[in-house]
Amino acid sequence: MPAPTTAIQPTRHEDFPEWYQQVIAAADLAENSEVRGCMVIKPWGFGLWERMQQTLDRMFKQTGHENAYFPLFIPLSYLEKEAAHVEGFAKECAVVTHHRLEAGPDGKLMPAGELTEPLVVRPTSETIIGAAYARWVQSYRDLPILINQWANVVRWEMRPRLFLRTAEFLWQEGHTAHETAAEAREETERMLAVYERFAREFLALPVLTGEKSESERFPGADRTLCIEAMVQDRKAVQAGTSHDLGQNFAKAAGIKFLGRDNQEAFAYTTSWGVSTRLIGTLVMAHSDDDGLVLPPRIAPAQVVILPVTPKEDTRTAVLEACDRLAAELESREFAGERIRVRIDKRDRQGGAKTWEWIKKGVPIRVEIGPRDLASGTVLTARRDLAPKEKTSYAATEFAEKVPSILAEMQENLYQRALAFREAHTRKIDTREEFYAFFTPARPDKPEIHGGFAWTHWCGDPAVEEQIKADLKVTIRCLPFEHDGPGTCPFTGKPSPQRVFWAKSY
RNA sequence: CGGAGCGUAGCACAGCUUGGUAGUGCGCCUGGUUUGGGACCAGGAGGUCGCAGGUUCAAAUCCUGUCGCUCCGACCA
Repeated sequence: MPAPTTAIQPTRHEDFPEWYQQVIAAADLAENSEVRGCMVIKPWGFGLWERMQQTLDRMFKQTGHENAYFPLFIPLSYLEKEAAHVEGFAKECAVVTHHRLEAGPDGKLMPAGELTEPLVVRPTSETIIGAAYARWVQSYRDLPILINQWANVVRWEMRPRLFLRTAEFLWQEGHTAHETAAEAREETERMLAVYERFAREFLALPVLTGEKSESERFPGADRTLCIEAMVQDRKAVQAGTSHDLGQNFAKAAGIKFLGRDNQEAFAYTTSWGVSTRLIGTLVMAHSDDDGLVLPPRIAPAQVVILPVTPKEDTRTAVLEACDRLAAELESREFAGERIRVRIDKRDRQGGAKTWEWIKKGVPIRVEIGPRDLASGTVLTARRDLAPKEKTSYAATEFAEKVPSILAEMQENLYQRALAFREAHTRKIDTREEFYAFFTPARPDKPEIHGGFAWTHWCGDPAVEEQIKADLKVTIRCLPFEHDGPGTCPFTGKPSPQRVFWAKSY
């Protein structure tokens, strides 16, 4: 079989959705399971999630939050308490109705022992956490409550996609309760800023920050803030959300307290979350036609050392040199953390191992063989350069340089993603240009097209609805930063600000 | 829930039109030769052809039903 020109086929340009799935398979991140919509997250994929968890968890603690854990099952009646919330989630709930299995007449197991009240597998935990907070809060002195939980949730999605939309997914959900509306608002904005910083500094992802329009708002929220990323097919991914729930859930759950004025009042609550969808976003944003590309700060391993052991008599010496280099690197820091190193000692063909690590997206590869032992050098390669492009360093010099190489790669990835987004973001002021921007040249097999349109909008939901029906384009957010009022090109009415429109996942 | 396609070895697929011993490539195992640009040679293991019924001397192949998956829609903080 002739060696393919790229490790991943098809390429991004040939078939983006298929490329995405191939990258996940080639990088060994995850696979579909026997249960539709559910995925098995493999060690390399889970390693990414662990890195995200560790980092975000630290940031949550720094902003005053603690972790706790609430039940997987929610009494059906809880979900009914908030009207908009039911409507938003009712169509995608897994429901538990029985608690036992019995052998039927044909010997097959049948559900038995019907529950008096069906239980919903949490699609999100506002209601059950709200019920707990209602028990915990009596006085303004009990506030604020600042809690986060790391959990799995289930939403029975019609069309799942690995990481981006799965029936079960892992996430964190922060739930806070406050004395005043202003505090809740501040909390919502503070956590969105945490997400923005995490995306930028760790995932090398530039994200838009802003507010959702009413039609895209979280069911039951007064205000939904979001970060939105652009990925390489120019679509938008909602990468994180932060909701100001006002008093809606407090009233539904009965979170009330006696205030400083000796009056009973309802608390103001917020919720905010990011999920394993971030992994899908990361893949779609940075990877190339040779597989995954990982920003160093989130990579489970930042350097992989590949021993080259062609001859038995030098094998031990080579492996020892690899151990020494690993120890040397691990004693150094990049971005405030010890450098993460792996040595791949598996009994496999060298070229095959190299390509495996390219596909897994490890930032730096190092080969050490007998020739290096003789000359005191190492042969290195970077994931952001061509696979064959290799640089030889003196071993000691290399170890010193690794932190700056990683820093440079991290920055390059961010700048590349930012340049990509800017190249595909357009200020549009006419309906014609807007429609042309989002219409592919080949409707039968649409090429990668469009991007973010920065366009005025009068605020009428009917306009959103029409555009969604015509083009499958929605408002991604009303950005915090904008250039002031103007005219809506769809209605001719005044518009308070430009908003971002895009096709989305 | 509608439209299209697909279910054959761990993976990717051929074989089906015209019924007749279950195939190919990759991967896996063993031995040898190799190894800094995805190795090569030889031998080997691995299958209730999604499931159920029907036609037939004989079904992966034809017929009926059924289940599942993928893609496109509908749906989706």
